[in-house]
Amino acid sequence: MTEAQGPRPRPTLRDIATALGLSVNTVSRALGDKDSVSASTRAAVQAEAARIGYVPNTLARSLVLGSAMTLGLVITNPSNPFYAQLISSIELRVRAQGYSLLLLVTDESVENEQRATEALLRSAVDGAVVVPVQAEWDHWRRVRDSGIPLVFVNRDVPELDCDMVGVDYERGSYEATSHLIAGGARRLLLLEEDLPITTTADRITGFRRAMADAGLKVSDDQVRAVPTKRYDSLALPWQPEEAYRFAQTLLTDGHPDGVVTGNDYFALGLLRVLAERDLAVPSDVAITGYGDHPYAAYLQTPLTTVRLPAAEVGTTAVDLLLQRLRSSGERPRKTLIRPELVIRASAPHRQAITIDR
Amino acid sequence: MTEAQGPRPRPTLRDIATALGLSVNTVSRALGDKDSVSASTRAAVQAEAARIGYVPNTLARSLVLGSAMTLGLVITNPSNPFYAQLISSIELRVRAQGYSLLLLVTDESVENEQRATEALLRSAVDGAVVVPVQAEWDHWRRVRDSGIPLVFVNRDVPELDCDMVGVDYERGSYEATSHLIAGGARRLLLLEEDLPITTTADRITGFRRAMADAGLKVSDDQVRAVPTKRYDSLALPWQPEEAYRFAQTLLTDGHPDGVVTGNDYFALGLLRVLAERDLAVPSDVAITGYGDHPYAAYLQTPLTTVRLPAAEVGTTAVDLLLQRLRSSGERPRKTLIRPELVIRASAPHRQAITIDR
DNA sequence: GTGAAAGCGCTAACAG
DNA sequence: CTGTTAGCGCTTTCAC
Repeated sequence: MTEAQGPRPRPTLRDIATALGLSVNTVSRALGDKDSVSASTRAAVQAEAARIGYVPNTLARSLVLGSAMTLGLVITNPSNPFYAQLISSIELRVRAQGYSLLLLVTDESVENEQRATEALLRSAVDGAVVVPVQAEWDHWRRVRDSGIPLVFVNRDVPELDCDMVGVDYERGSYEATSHLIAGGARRLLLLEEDLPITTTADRITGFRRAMADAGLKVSDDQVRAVPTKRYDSLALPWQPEEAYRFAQTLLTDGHPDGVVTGNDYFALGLLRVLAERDLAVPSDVAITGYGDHPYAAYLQTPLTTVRLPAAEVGTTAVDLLLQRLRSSGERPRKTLIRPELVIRASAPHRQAITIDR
Repeated sequence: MTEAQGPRPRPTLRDIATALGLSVNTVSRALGDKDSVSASTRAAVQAEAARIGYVPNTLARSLVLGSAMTLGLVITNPSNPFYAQLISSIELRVRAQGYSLLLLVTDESVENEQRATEALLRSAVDGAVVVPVQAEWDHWRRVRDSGIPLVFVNRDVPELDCDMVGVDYERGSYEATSHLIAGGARRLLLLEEDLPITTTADRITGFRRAMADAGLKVSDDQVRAVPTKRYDSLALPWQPEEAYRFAQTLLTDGHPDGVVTGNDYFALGLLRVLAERDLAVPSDVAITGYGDHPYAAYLQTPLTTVRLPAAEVGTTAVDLLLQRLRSSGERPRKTLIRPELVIRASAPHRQAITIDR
């Protein structure tokens, strides 16, 4: 019979040291691949470490080193597919660089975000990647001022001049709009989220610019804000429902011949209303989505939409953060990554439309 | 002019102590709401702490307390909407209980999972919620044996008898199948993922059991495994494509009158093939999905599907884990939460079908 | 009620 | 090359 099982306390450097008749610190150096250790000692130490299953205690290590080798990720809603991909790419990159990742979900709530900053401070993360709620930012200032570098992702907080990496939403919206116009649409509509965030604002700007460049005027009622709950990550994001209800009220008198939507869910709700009204897509109304969700290509009418470079955004954000950790001096960098218009049947190429005529 | 800005070192207990002429440990107790401190001292300490923006150092605290107040979440793929919701619910619950959450993404790779266990051990998490890859589990044994309680989620590793909480996939599949049969389908097909995981196996069992209970025989070619890549969380999960290709080869001779699919993406791919073949849903072929993704209700033919209780699974998992942290003695508990069949047009109620006849 | 001392596990100085 | 000393920031004895 050996010892009883029971989770015995985890081995420490001292266990190895006493077992081998060495000092704790020699063991530390042997394991740390420092040079000032004889080959034989190192071998013995490593053997013993392996034998007893020694795992370094990151807590103690971090305390003395002054770095937890941990980064924070503060995100609003993992159920948004774009953010889900962002999480994956960020986690991958962070881990590849030897850091751990602390996850905080804010659910678009400022209070949650404030608590998240507390957690970041307490945990003494080395830095954080943040999708800000964008309603207040004093708590972020506090984090930054206490020496924790921040990279804002997808949405910026210009007041704090931190690094930022996002998507060129304006451009994506510009291209989608221009594409509809090139396809022959003239009476356009923009269906946007009713949220006070820059992504929405940028898409509106892109829409307006594309219209202006085509010599089309934009009246106020061509830009519609769909009543949008700041949606709950615990429930499924029922945005199609909101767009569906809204679109029902939208098409009472006449109809647009092109609709740019701010996300694929809106397009989904809109498509249903159009089907109910016997309006054909794209011949009566051409539609673009935003996001290129996995289902977009497989709808009855495959959706023309703007594909977001999620992985690239995430990777870039982590890289920026790690650079910043090495040299804090440089000026903040703002990076916008260009999304890609994916053209499918809901708003096909000009030729395809022409054939229909 | 005050001091230059620059991220000065974060305040410690000693800063408060010296400022107030107290000892470090009096300050500690004052902040920790211990009783053995005079009211006036406590007030002074708290005031000073607030003034200089003191934030306790979790690292140091954890080191002496022997608990990092951190739980790990090891998950395969955040881009799977079910897991995305799981992440949200788990994070919420974990944070509500005063713990932090360390996130590890494995992308269905055993190697990543093994590295994840190393990270868990180094970080000295108090416990972990794990969606296991289910190919090997020696590394999990090691974690458990070093005293870190594990709760497996969605998939079990029975060899380790840890706590487990999942979805009753078999039942969901049974209900979906029975529903199709009740609607009049007789020539049924099951389209499943080709992955060696228990969730898939359970759904197959449920299908077979429902068929048997209805007195229907199941030949081997009625259970089809769609070639499924262990899909990449960095790319979008292109499972519709796989199901689409597969379904094209499926309907060459005759067609089933009911198809149970193992996930909503398969249903999407299948729907397209059916449309291409001019087979009507549900009158020619009734279909059920699995997962109730946000788009399911908004397809041209709204999808009857099995809704997964993601939030409940996540919350339960965390609660189990925290209980286990308090009393490690009890026997492992396995909990299956029942999913809900959501009936829509792709496989309507019996009456609706009857009317069509 | 408060302070002094010790230690969590580890690493960075410095001796030898 | 190796050991000793010191200390990261905090909490828990135990005196006073």
